[in-house]
Amino acid sequence: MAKRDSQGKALSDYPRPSVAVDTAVLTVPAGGPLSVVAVTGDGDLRLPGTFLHEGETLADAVGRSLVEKAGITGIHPVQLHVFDAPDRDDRGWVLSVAHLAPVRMSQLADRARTELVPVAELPPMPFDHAEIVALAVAELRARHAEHPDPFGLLPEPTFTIRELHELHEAVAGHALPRDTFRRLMEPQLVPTGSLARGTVGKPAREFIRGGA
Amino acid sequence: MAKRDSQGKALSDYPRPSVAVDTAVLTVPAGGPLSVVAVTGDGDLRLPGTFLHEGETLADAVGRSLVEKAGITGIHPVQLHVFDAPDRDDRGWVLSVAHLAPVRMSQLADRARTELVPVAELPPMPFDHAEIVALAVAELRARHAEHPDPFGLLPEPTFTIRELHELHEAVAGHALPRDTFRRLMEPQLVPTGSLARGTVGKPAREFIRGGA
DNA sequence: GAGAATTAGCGCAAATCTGCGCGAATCTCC
DNA sequence: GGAGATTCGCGCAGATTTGCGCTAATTCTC
Repeated sequence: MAKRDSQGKALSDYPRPSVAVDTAVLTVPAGGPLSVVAVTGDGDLRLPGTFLHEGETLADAVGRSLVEKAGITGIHPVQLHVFDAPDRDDRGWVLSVAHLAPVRMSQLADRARTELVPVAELPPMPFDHAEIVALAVAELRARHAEHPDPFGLLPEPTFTIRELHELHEAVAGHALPRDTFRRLMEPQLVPTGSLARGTVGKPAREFIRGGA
Repeated sequence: MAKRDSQGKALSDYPRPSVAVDTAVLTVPAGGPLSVVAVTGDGDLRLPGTFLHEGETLADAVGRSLVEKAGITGIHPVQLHVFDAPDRDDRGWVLSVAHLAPVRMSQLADRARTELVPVAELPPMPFDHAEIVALAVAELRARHAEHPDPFGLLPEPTFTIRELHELHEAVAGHALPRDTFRRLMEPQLVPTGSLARGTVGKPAREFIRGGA
């Protein structure tokens, strides 16, 4: 039995918006550019989304929408912004909570249902989806600015500085000075004691994340 | 007439949460510490808040709640985060969109209804209000890190580097090296051509915000 | 096996940033 | 008017960061 206010009304007696989630799923293909996962909607490419169900957190709804619409599992969404223009959706009063969900390529199990679009080459998208992508890219870049692989996007738990550097360059969308990068990141890494094998050139040390 | 889906249902036929706004109103009293505006609730100090009304944006709701509960006008809220735990409010299913609203002291017209609490001395607060304050403080500090007076908190449109420095130190909650600060901020300021008068010591140049 | 190509690690010099302290410019008091 | 206190602006030297290029260590090719 829901509590009632001074006028005998429960919360559900008042007008309330529907709450949707829309997610910019960002990934870095091996050797490729930072890309966003798009799904096909009404003849266009758009971000996966859904409505929040009773008893769910927003992250639960994001997870459900990604499993259902894109076959993506194991995500850890980050809230970006609430889009709240009262007239943004012609079906009625809808708020959309925009999210970022960074994923490894290996988490994209069902590639037939999704399209990988480089964020630098975004096609027209409905609603405020282009803006959501921009917010997501900015957030991903901000988090990569100071810390090594903050979302665990590298394919393996151990990696070389070069591999880390390449990931961060793909995220940034431009070259990063290698020495400055190494000096910033290395103190935040733990050497495994092993060297990379089978690569051309001097074998590089391997690391995992962690450290001072 | 609201649009209907494949099952003949309108959006309002589905369960929907109530959406609330809670606001950390932050200000810097002259010569004082960074402080948050609290209002009296059920025998405690809490942040001002309200429910989103139909046809409103979240910022509209923030503005309404601050006028009604704290007599504060002219605010420009910044969204921080959506608190979405399904059981966070015993009245029913409520999402709360937390906001930051920086204000000048002069905007606090009705001081009888509000309490100014230094953010470093926060009392126990209900719900997630302490966390909202922490998020707001972090956001305010992040925005002050690189740009001069980003929210226009200084009492006057023209100011000296010293005045700006003092504001930024109050926001940061600790001393900031004066030369590094001046070298970072000054290129972002436009000199008015005037010097401060009536102060002890060499008269300082006055500036407004703007510039490369 | 030898040589070429490629890459990693890092010391060093150049570039940039930071803090200090000095002279300049005011206000206050005697 | 002068002395003392205070503050501002900034040049300079010390501290820190950055980029270069060298040697070391591998793979690839003939």
